[in-house]
Amino acid sequence: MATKGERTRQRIVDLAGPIFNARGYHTTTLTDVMAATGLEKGGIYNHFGSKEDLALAAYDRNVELLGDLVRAELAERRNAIDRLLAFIDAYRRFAHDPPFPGGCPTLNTAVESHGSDPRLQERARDAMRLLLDGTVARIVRRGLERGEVRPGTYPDAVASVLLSGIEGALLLHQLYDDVAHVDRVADHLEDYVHSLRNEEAPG
Amino acid sequence: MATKGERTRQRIVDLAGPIFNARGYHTTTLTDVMAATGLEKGGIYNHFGSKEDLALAAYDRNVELLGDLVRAELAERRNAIDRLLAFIDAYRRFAHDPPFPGGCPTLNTAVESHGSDPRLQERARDAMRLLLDGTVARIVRRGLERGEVRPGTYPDAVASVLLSGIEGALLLHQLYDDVAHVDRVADHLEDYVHSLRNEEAPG
Amino acid sequence: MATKGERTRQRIVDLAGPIFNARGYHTTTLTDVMAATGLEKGGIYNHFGSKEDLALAAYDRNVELLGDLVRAELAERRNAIDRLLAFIDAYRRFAHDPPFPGGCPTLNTAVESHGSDPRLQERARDAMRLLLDGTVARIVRRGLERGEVRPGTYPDAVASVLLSGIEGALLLHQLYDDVAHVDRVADHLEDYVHSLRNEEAPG
Amino acid sequence: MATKGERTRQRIVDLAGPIFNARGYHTTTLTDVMAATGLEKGGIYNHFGSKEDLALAAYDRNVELLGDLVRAELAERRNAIDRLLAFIDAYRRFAHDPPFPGGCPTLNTAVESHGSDPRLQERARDAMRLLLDGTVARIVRRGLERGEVRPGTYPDAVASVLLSGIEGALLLHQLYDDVAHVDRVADHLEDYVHSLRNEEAPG
DNA sequence: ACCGACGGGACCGCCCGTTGTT
DNA sequence: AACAACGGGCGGTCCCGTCGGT
Repeated sequence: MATKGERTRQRIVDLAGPIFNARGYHTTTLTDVMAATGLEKGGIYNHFGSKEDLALAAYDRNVELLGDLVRAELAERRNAIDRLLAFIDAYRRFAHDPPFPGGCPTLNTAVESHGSDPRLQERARDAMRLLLDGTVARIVRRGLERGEVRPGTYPDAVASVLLSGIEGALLLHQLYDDVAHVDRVADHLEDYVHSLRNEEAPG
Repeated sequence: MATKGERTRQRIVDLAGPIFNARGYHTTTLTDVMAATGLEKGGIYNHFGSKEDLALAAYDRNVELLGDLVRAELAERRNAIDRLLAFIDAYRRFAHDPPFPGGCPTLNTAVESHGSDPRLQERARDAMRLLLDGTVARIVRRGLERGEVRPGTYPDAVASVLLSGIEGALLLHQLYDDVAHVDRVADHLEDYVHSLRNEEAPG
Repeated sequence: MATKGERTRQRIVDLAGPIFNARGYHTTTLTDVMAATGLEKGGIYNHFGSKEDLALAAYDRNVELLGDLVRAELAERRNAIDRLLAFIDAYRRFAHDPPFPGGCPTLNTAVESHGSDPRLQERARDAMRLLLDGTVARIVRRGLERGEVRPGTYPDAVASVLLSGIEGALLLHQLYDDVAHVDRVADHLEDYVHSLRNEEAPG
Repeated sequence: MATKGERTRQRIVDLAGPIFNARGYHTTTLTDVMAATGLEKGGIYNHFGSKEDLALAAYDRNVELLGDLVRAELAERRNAIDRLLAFIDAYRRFAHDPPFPGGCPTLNTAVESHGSDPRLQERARDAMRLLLDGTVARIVRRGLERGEVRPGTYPDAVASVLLSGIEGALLLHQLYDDVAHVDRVADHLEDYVHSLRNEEAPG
């Protein structure tokens, strides 16, 4: 079982995650985190060496929660096309029933840390790379190998299209507090994914 | 001829615009603007009542510059499909040869001001609304009227799809400093737009 | 006739006087005076070398206006007792129908400039000295000479009592926006002055 | 025993009180308080949320010190006339041997905060009201009930007269650095108070 | 004589981080 | 492990005053 310190650390991360995501790194102050956790500054700095460290942990936690959604949808789908559709659906669900406020943490972190905070920027790059290459392109590649995806399809292109559409839609959702954008884009991307199916697939 | 104050104000905006866009609102300090303009604080505050006012003016200027690109592409294209393709191409060019550093100002402003700066947020909403409804959806609506666009096409859906894809692609471009994402997404969106052409068109 | 510059200067003083008196020296900003006069900073500094100079002129003007009230009351009163009563009545009227807002300028200036602005402090001292010694004590002295005032009366004591009472009453008036304090104190001081009459006076 | 923070806070107040009273609210800067206390800004803002909060605490402390003088004089005097004389004497002593420099804090605060700082103004009103109504008028009222004070005496009038005289005298004392004004006015007010004695008093 | 623009400085407020203490 | 107190610095704002132009 986790020691008391580890549990406290986890509690801080869980409470700080939504705050950082909703208000942004610069806008969020340690006082906010102190108020949310009920801890004093010393109690927080006992677990994190700096505000940035805390923000990194909070970001990681948010990415993990979002990843849980994706993994849950992908589970038990074996066909590449089905997995891509499930991927899209995961974000549709994320928009409709978000596990934390503030929209997509990677979108937020990528934009706000751009040109000012290398470590957060790197974290956002890693998370996005996992989705682009480690998830979508990987699914397409395996789909090509298995003949589920139409030959000639470019895995990287599919990844760029899906994630650009999704992130852009989440931006509009965040900007207007209107899920319609996400639904329209998800519909479109589903059509796009259907068009990737290999019709010559073996029985 | 413009008065000296107006020229100075314009110079401040021109110099502050790239800074705010590249480093973000919170990260950018008045000292940065002072260094870039060579003015003292008093000289800047003579033209802007607050840092926020300056940021608003800088954002507006950036949006105007980006809008110039779009308008230049749209000019003299009358057919709806052509206009939508030109719209996409404007952003492709924006990514390849940006008039200022830091990526899409509306993306940046929308994200960073979210939940912290209502006025900047509103500006971003307005700018995006102009693109969504005032540009893309409007083109589609007129294309439907003229029979250039396939009946049954939803103007708002096209707007959501195009702008989500574009903004998402600009995000990836910004995150990895790799234009490939923009090109792939632009290619995809062009296919999508082609698919909207009314094949039953007269003549 | 006064030159244009002199008229402008007078206009500035007339408009600045009430502002300085009502809001205080430190609280009043040149921007306030600019707004009230419609002039720009250059137009003001053309007539005054500094904010302090302007405040001095404004204070002098206010003192002059208050002095007009006193002189008007004293005029044509020859008997010392009558003149002292008139003096008290002048302040009663000042409280009931003030020529400018903010209460007694000497009270305000004396307090606010204490320990921070020697020139304003000196001006307040001069103005008060004129009232103490140049007016009240002087009246008493002449009244003693003429046998109108009871022998043994100390002119300086009368001056201290009258002006302390008056200024203190004006303070309470200003603090609670209630003239009752002034009326009560004026009544009391009138009794006091009556008690100074030389009952053994000739014919 | 008081915690360290409370002792530091008290030390700040004790050191800031004389500064604020002697130089005024606007003229006193946090740097002054830093220099006097040896603390950095962070150390001060740990105990006070703003300069105004600190000034309020400092004012309260000064009022308390002055109140101690008054209470010490009033103690063990039961007769109303004696208590009023003691009240006057307290201020005479305050002028001769002030517990802090700068004169009467309520006078200073009332004047300087007038029209610019509502909270300080309110504090001054409260403090003065305690003296007017809670002390002087109250003593008179009880004196009337006990037959110590001449029937027909107006408690509020006595309060206005005493406090106006005292505050006005303190003003002159402050303006000329001359206690004579206070002594003369105190003498006069003592005569006045004596005249309020009920000569028909029983036994 | 007045305007407009700019310099230059100072002040408050805030916020991150550290240290001693319990 | 957590608290409480404090350091130290910076950023935005504001304001007075000057100077060139008109």
